[in-house]
Amino acid sequence: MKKDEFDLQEFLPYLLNQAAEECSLSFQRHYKSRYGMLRSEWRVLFHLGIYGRMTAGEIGKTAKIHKTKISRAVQKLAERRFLIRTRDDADRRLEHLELTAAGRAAYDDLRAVARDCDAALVAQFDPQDAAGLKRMLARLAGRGA
Amino acid sequence: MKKDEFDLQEFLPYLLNQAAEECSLSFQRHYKSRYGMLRSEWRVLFHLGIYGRMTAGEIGKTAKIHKTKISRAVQKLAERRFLIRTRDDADRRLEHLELTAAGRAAYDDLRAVARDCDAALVAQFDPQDAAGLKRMLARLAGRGA
DNA sequence: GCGTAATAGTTGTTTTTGTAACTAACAAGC
DNA sequence: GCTTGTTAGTTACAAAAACAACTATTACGC
Repeated sequence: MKKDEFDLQEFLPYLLNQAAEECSLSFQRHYKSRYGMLRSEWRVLFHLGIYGRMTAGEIGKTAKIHKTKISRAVQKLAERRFLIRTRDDADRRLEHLELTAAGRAAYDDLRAVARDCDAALVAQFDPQDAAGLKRMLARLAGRGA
Repeated sequence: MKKDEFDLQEFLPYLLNQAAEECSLSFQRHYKSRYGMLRSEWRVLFHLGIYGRMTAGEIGKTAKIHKTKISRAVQKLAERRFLIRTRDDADRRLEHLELTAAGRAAYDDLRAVARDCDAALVAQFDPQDAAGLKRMLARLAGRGA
């Protein structure tokens, strides 16, 4: 295998994908095995856990998840009684979503796992480097300068 | 929207995914619109372009792509006459893959695009920071210390 | 008010992916 | 050489994602 011309390992989109995939694994194992959740499901759960009552649209905009994914994630979470949906009286198109006690328990549980995963990943670097990494990633993700 | 308890924006797997998705877009537009390719397809193309003759297994191991994805990517690339497959005489399970002239032309084209995309992304940071970012990503991806 | 456009969310259909089972070829033990 | 195990790659089926079309409701122009 000769090596030539272009270094894939230096191509940022590729690097990001490889790193993202690898780093997702540890957390994925937990939300998958404990709750049978999908990525979009834990994300919705976390948004409601963190921000409280939100509509599907708000979650979609914040998390950049497509509305069909949200719709199906909400459906599943509602079936499992992790959240309740209530129509807005003023604008009856809107549906407010809120975690139930069971939903909050799942969130609390997974939040702790997420903290551990993050800590384990970050521990590979100097605190300063890790902070820089996150800052740069946030910027690449399109948030903040 | 109150903010509380856990900062999703600081959760590395989440950040990585958001950044990866965002950064993939610019390149994706090109390989999708010009060649109708999928992610696994351009990756196989690039591996053959960079390393020359390889087997499906070698590509899979290097790029961490599952063998079924590779199998399908190779099939599509072969249909479009971007690569040719030849059986190994010594071990007839193995199939050597190699780009055709058309395949190399596509690779050359996309390689230039990739360079531009990478340059545009990297330009947001100090060269030193960018180098540090790539080093850390490579490590998170599981390559190198 | 009425017709048109926009928004929130859902549903249906098609692609793409993931998992597991499969074929074919080689390798090793005996 | 014949079973058993392993490896390369494909195929079949199930799960998930992407995309487009849809319903219901609100907003706007006039």
